[in-house]
Amino acid sequence: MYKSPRGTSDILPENQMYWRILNKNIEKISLEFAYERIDTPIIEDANLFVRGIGELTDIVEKETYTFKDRGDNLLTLRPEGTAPICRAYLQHGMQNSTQPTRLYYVLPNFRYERPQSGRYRQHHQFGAENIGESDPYIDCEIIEYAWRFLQSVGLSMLNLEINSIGDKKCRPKYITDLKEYYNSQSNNLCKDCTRRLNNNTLRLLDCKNSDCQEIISKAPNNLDYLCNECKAHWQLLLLYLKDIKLPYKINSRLVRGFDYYTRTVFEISSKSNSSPIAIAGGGRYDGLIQELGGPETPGIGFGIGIERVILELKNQKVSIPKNNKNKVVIASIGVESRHISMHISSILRKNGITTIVGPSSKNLRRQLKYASSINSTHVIIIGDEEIQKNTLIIKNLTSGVQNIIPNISDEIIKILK
RNA sequence: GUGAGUGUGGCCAAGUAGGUUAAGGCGCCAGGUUGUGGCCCUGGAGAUCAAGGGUUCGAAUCCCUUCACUCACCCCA
Repeated sequence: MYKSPRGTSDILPENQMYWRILNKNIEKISLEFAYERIDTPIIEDANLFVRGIGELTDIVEKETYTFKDRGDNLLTLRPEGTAPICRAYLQHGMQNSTQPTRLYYVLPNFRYERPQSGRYRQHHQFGAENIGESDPYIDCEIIEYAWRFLQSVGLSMLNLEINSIGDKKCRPKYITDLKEYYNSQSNNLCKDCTRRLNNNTLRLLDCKNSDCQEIISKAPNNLDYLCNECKAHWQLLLLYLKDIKLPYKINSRLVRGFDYYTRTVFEISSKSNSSPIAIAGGGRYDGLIQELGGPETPGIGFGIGIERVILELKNQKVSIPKNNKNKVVIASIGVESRHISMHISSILRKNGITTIVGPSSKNLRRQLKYASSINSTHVIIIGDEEIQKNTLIIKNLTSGVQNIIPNISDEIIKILK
């Protein structure tokens, strides 16, 4: 039997309510923040991600789905949202419209990894990008935007961590010093850190190995290395966050996996014990547009993992409001009544009433059984007696009460609307 | 890529010092007389016990191989 490929899954009807409520709130909050929706293709030129994310990052090195199409073009299934948005920004000359540009998206991403809880080969992200403004009030806005969305769907116990990793002027010096420090500690490092030392130095600070914790605690702090501009940006951001009373935690060890990040980086996770994984992450990328061939342009954005939000909603047992609209089954007895059923069902649906014509193969009892097993609220019964008198029976399955009413559309609609 | 755990009908599962019809529950289908549901009763369909190979008179149960799923690491949403 065929199965969905590893790390992918079907979104079954019983889970669709989560997606519905998320989409609804994405639209609502995005409107409040005045961001406009954009959709980009699932495939992009493979090079976009090599240039954007960084050649030596794990994502590009071993997690992309890359293939040649029949025209020999090297394409990659989108592994993240920011680079494609920046590509679209440049392609459509958005720098020529009023700045900054505010865009949001809800799109699937693909990464070839081993699946586990909250990690899939196909996952969806709600993300937003603000391109063209370097002032930290936008950093604050982007963080608030992500935070507000997570709150709007009903999540609590959220935890915001922020950091500044400097820019291309001040970061290199920090990395050099950090490397130097770690080299002096090289015989006490775990094997992962030994590897990180050369190919992902900033990640050293994120090691969970208990033996490495003391080394980390004594490591140079990147916030001490910020140049004047970066420091001013950072401190102003903190003030803005205070203005809006958004609780944050400074984590000078917070780093991110993409090369394009500069200055502000942040993550939002849940304090609920079971899943410490990040639900949202993002940061500033002041060099990315230029890296992709555009003018020097600042930008900042976030990505929120839809599947992780849903996982956390279930985890926190957030109840999703149910659809409590009426749902009607029309039970017919005999051939002629079926024709009347078809007629009525069509009218009811045109009036916005959820209507199902009961299975004809079943007797009345079975049709009633059927109606209650699919949680319908009402049953309309039409048999010979009703046809003769031009009436029908309408039964409320919740109360069990039934009435005989004339077979007039307006009468039926009045009861069911 | 590395490590650990798990794989019995659509779902949850009993059964493992090998013994021959593989429990049970949910769900599904059908009945419980002629036109009334949710409860109850009865019956039915549905499993080559993840797959392949081996040991044995005999294997869901023992051995080997493969695959899948789950969790964790790396990394990330």
